[in-house]
Amino acid sequence: MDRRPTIKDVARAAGVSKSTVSLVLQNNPAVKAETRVSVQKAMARIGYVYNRAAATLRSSNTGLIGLIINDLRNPFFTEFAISLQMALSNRHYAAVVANTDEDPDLQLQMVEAMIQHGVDAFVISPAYGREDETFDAIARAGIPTMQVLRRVVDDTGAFPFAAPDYYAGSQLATRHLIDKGCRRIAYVGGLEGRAVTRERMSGYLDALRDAGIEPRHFPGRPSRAFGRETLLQLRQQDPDIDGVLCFNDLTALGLLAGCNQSGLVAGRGFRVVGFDDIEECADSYPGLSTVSCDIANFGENIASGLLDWLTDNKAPQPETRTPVHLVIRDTSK
Amino acid sequence: MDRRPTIKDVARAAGVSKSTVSLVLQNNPAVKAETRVSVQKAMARIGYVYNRAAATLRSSNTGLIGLIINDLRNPFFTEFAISLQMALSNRHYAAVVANTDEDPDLQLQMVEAMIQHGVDAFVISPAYGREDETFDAIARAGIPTMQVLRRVVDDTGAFPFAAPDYYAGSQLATRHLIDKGCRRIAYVGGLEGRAVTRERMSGYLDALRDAGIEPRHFPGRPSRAFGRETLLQLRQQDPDIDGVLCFNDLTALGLLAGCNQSGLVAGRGFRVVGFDDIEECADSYPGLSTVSCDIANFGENIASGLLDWLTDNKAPQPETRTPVHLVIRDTSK
DNA sequence: CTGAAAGCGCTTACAG
DNA sequence: CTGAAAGCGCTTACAG
Repeated sequence: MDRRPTIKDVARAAGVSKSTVSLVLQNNPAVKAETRVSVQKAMARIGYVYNRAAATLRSSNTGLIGLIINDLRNPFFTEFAISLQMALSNRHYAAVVANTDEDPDLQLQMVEAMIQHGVDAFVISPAYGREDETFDAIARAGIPTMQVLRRVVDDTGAFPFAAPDYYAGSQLATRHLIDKGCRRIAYVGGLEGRAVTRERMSGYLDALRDAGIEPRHFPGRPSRAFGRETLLQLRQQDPDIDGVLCFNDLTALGLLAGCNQSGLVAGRGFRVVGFDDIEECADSYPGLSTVSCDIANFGENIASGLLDWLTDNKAPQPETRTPVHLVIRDTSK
Repeated sequence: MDRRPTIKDVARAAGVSKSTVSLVLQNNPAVKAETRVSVQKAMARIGYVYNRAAATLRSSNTGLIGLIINDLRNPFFTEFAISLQMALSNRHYAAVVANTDEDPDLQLQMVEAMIQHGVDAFVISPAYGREDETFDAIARAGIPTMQVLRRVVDDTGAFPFAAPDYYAGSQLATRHLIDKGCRRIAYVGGLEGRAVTRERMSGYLDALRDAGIEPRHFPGRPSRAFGRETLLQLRQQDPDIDGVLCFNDLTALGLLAGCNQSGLVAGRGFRVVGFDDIEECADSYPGLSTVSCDIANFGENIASGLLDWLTDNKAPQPETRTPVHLVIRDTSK
């Protein structure tokens, strides 16, 4: 047999009509149990494989979800993508995944490609830039879409937004540092001018204001390398700093590498708190205190909210903020 | 307009036949330039979006590549998947990605789902278990498939295999440790009984045999946590060990965390070499010596080899071993 | 170089 | 509960 069997072949083998086979495929209760079984046996016997593309054409539902992520190399996003993908797969959806590397041109290109593939929905952690073009293309195609982790378009009615509560997290972490006795607290990381930086900093700024402490920001790329460089620079230029809140864990872990390098043990006179709670925080030495976004759980919730949207046709609320909590480890004991 | 425009609408708008529109879509040179332009203008004007599912039905080519990975949380695999996906996207293919978490049941399920979606090819870094069922299902569907990073089925004629040269890598690293004066060299990590462990160890064993040194294996999960525990245990039970080759970088980085914890600086009396060269090796302190598999490059090569296979119908060679090289950093100076 | 017709493998009313 | 027919939006020979 060179040609893959179709429902027609199944119908012939089972002695029923094509329609009946189709109904069996859809688990339609109208089909008598006995018929169903005999059809299923015929499928197994001749090695039938369901062809979704054909089904799509008639019913327009591909079972494909487009997942577009700005930086998949960051374990925070990786974990989000994986938990989302695995939850989707549990509900019989497949994820078409693309990393945009923060490149808006690439992002637009990938969105357009996925529209052609007929994805049923998008989950997008967007790059900054060409926001309107990207989301207009999606709007024209009429595809349900959630923006997650970053909000880049304001129409959250059309594009519901979900993210961890960055404000609360950074406030919590800053108050914790203050409680521990820190009085010169820096904020390290986050690129200047980006909304996500402002947001992740906002709770820090408020907490410092409440305590009458001057903020100090050392902006930079969300990377280990930047964290490490900054630590060395701080030791030189601002040796009085006794507490640091980082933009994310990658930055904080880089900072810890810098501490190890300069023989400084974070946790006593010098406290460090990260943000995200990626897996490594528990395995580093010293263990990194951080704000947990419960990202695996977040991914699963996005999956189920999205699929409910597709099923019931009721969109998630325009804005969802998920709770965060402080995880205290060695670096801020 | 509630219905999405089809080639029929384009044809009407451009005053040509459906067939001509289809030919324009395929960039068929038979169409006069003038006609082509007018058709393209019509498409833009009415907001036409190509429907791949429909095209698939007739031409059976979805432009979808199934990418199935045993552990996407490990940055080594993440980097592989990302570089592969981005290379595919450059050539107008989209990646359907799934993480199996080393679960053969999940793997089989995801393979079956992707077959239904009509992926044109698979790239699979397989979990161990249910190998025959998995690959038989693929064989029945007649889908070109490469096994990468691990070989789990022997028929590399049907399922070409590609991986970095683990043997050469571990031999290189071990000789390097010996050259540096290490005489009691342990191998840390890798689960017992797995082919990939045997392979990643083989060069170590040979190099030690050549030098007349006894091997010592501390098997365990490829994780930071295991590396860290092992370091602490080594200090207690085998303080004479002066060199360690790790199964992978994650294990080695965990070992370094253990060093930091116990006040040991890797690099002098105690040398450590990892395997994979994930990004973090350059940013850790001390910098981790390791065997680079050039994994981003590897991912791109797999992409191009695979797409050539689809285009020219000539499969890659049954077995490809890509070169590795030693990267010497602080931990084995 | 362009058009009319058939067909890819399903689903969807509709009739019985 | 099951069957015959039409149709989803393309591509593919084929005719001209």
